Amino acid sequence: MGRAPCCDKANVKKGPWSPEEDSKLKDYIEKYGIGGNWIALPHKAGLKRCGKSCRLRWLNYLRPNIKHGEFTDDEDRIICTLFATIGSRWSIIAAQLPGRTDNDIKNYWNTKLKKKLMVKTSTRHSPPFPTSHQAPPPASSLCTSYYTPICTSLSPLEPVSSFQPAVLNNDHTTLATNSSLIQTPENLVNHMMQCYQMKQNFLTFGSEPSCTCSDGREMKQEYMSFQGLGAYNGHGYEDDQRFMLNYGTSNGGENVNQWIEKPSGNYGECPLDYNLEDIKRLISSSGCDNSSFSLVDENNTQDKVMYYY
DNA sequence: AATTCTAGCAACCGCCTCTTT
DNA sequence: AAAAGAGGCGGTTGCTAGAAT
Repeated sequence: MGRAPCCDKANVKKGPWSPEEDSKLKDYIEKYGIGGNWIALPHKAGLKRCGKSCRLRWLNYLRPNIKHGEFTDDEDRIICTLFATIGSRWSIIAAQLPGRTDNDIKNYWNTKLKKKLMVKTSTRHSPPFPTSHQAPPPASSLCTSYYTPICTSLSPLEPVSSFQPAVLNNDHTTLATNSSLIQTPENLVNHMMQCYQMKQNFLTFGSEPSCTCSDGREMKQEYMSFQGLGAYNGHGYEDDQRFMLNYGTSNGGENVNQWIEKPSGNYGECPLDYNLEDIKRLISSSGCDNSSFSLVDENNTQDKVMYYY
């Protein structure tokens, strides 16, 4: 036995929206707001539509600041990176692209971007990058807040700020926010550089000074930053590069500033290229196996994602 | 000019999760 | 604690316009 339908299907109009319906819906919402109930809204607004249909029409088309038209290269990159990281979680991806809707991005991916990338990957030769097998550790299950990125365009050598160590852990357990549990800075840097590229852009979801833990406690934010010494030569970092690791707690706890040697390995080619192989695998494997790529904890206790690109 | 094919996109469907009762 | 209702999401469908034959 299925769930009862959300509306009387027989008396509900389906199909494309007319300009009159659009203006009725828009006028109503601008005047009265959504009112916390989409199901009741169409009746109040004088529309013979399902509440869900109204919601979709508003979110995808009528609401202010919707961006239509061509996607930029930057948007492409963000979509690719996030897709390789979290899979087809379009709403999360859309949250990182102001003005774009999940439906838009989904359509764009399915009709254009996916093909574009497949063409691109088919012309590539032996990528020298770490595969995703080495990559993304699960995110912390501590923070229940969902954050938006605080920065989207750091240069390769800019410090990474507001980094939350809790997302860094590599053994599928939560790295506690007590910095004493970060055993050594070297391990941390090694881990990070094995897991991610130290590259142009670093995005974190986390701009708040604190967040609420799953048990309700407020968690003091720890911070961490890297500063590279040396040059990014367009293909990777110069061999003698070092990084400044700075971490500590924002509430007066331990603070560390230390130069760390760059761990061995080749990191830092074009992030889009880096993800292409992963993306290609994702595309060719019917559907998205988030387990290989996700930074979102499997228990779905939060949607907190961290990524480089 | 007519027909067929294809790409793009808006909208729907059904499932899942969260909230309320 | 359980059930019901509502919102949200991702997958899919179907229509339309333009391109190709």
